[in-house]
Amino acid sequence: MCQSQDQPRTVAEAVAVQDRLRPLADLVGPGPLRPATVAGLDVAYAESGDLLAAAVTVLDTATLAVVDRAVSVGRPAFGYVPGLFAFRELPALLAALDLLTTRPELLVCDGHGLAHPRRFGLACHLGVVTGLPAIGVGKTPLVGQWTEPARERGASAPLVDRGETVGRVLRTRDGVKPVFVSVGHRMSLDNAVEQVLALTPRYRLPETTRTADRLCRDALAAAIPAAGPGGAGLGPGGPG
DNA sequence: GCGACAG
DNA sequence: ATCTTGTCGC
Repeated sequence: MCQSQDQPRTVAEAVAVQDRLRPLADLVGPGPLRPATVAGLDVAYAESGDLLAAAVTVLDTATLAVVDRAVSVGRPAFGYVPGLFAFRELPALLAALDLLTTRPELLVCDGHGLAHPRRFGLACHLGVVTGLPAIGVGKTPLVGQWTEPARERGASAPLVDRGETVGRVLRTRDGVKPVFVSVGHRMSLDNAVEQVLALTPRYRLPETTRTADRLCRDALAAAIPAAGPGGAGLGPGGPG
């Protein structure tokens, strides 16, 4: 109910929020965490750009089966500005998290955590706001330099930005483009990498991200008034 | 000053 | 993010 307090309307306000929350992020955690359940979060956008669907899926880490899920449809809460990405998706993601009937032990975010220009990416933000351990898994870099990891799954290289190690470039599949793992909240980088490998037994991206991606895409399609070729989009029993 | 820039 | 044809591989 007080979350609007942290929903800035300008770039300057957004940066101020990040500067205020950044000290609250725990970039180490108490020790190795082996979560029983892990949540994946993702958002899909309508091409019109004024509608989005956020999804959260909770997986059992032992079986990778989905044990809980929730979606929230809404509008982007902020323009797309690299570095301020969280303000765009956070409200919808938090709304979806509130709809879960279980409490996941770790959040796996589609984007970066520490590997951010001000060291406070989406994963840090979500972690601090929810109080849950969180990590970021990005498909492309936002900041930093690295050397190409070996070809084999499990190979990695430090992601370094302005002299600081802010994440790890991790190969999750043999010979496939690596992902960018960074700490969000209450978990170490080594622990985060370990979790990502446990979530990628078959594909490049974590199963959490994949299931959440499918869910938000489906939710978005269901939320858009159908207007496809061959029909007026009124569904069964339409104009007839 | 110029380019780069998570989703 | 979203829009896209074809192509390679299991």
